[in-house]
Amino acid sequence: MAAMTTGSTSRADANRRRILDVALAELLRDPDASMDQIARAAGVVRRTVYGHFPNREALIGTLVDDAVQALAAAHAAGRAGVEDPVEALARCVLAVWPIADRYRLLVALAQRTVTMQGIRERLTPVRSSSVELLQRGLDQGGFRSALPAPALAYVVEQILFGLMEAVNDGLVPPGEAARAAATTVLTSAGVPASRAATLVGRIAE
Amino acid sequence: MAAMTTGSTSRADANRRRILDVALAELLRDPDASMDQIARAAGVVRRTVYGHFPNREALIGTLVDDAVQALAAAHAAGRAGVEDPVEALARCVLAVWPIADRYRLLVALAQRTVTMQGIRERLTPVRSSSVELLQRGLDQGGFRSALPAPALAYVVEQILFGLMEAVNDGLVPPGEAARAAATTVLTSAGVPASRAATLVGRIAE
DNA sequence: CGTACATTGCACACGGCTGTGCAGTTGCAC
DNA sequence: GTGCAACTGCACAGCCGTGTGCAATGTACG
Repeated sequence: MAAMTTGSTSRADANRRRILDVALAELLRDPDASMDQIARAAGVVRRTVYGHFPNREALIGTLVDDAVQALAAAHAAGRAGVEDPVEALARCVLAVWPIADRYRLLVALAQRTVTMQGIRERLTPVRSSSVELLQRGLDQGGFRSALPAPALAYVVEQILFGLMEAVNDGLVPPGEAARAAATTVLTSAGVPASRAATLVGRIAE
Repeated sequence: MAAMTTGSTSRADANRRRILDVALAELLRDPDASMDQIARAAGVVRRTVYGHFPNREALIGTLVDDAVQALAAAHAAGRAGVEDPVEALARCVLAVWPIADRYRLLVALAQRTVTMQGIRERLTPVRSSSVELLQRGLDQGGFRSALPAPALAYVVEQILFGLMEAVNDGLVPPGEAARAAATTVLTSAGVPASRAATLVGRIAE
């Protein structure tokens, strides 16, 4: 064991990657999954995991950093160069959807692990960006809601979680999920259902 | 200790009630709260809790049964004698909102505790009632959505969670929360925002 | 006051998870 | 094939949570 730090051996890299992938899936199922569960699911012994990550927190930390980065990138890409808040929100949802599992992991972990309250603050840039988008839409009349923009942002977030669960349970075909999510989010923000459907249909080529 | 089962002593009853109330709040904060956390929060020693409930599962089971009963009652009361699906959904949300914390507890526990998968099945009557309501609304045109009724039910559920969190974080005044929740739910089900607002305003006295 | 019961404050055994150490084995690479 | 790094298997200590037993203390009620 000892020195696994050289970082050019193919086997070690592949294992590390696989451990991270499996850990994401496993922690998604159960945010309190033990190191042993993760290790076995990755086809590896617990001791090996400790060869790649000094402790549980480090493993989760890596996962969190990757997720935050991927999420922020997708969200920013969705907004890029779009001035209309309605279309921007639709594009954001479509862009974020493919990596939504990572978002879900972040929130699940942020609720459980006390040490990880840093997640929320690392996530605030993305969230305040959403709030700003919603606020602009409310101001210029594209959106309509009984809620202030920050509360509406919570609702939008939860809608995505609800749809992830629906897809998980086979209630929505995975292929349609992204478009349905975008349409539903727009609708809940007060965009007329027909307009939301045509707009999303147009964007998603 | 031994016989605390006679059940007519005022002190014992008061303690039992307090333990249940505190346990609800504590498990809401952390679904994995230990017996010691619950006991101390109730101003009691751990050993005393085991005098009222044989084990952790029994305590949670009592909480679950009460919550299911309260929730089903509120939901049924909201639908009672209302034939229009849109108005019925609005009334359901308004009726369920005051006891929403119990609903939240159920779902939080159902996700964590493996032994408690019975929660989901004990909850299905309420859920299928919601689905039926949404389906009728979609059929007769009161609702409009990109989603099938079962998936829309998930979304409605999650919207309520999102708003509970928003209230918790001070983003929505508690007094307005119920009306805002009902309005938002109707909106996300495709009811035009203006119609949703006036309908909810009319129902809430 | 005295009785009956609730509550407390220890004690313990048991099990699970974490993080670490060390000897042995496997597999990739040169 | 030889060697080095990664992987394995086991053993260990420590911590935390559960559930139980028992003696002592508190408290209501006749």
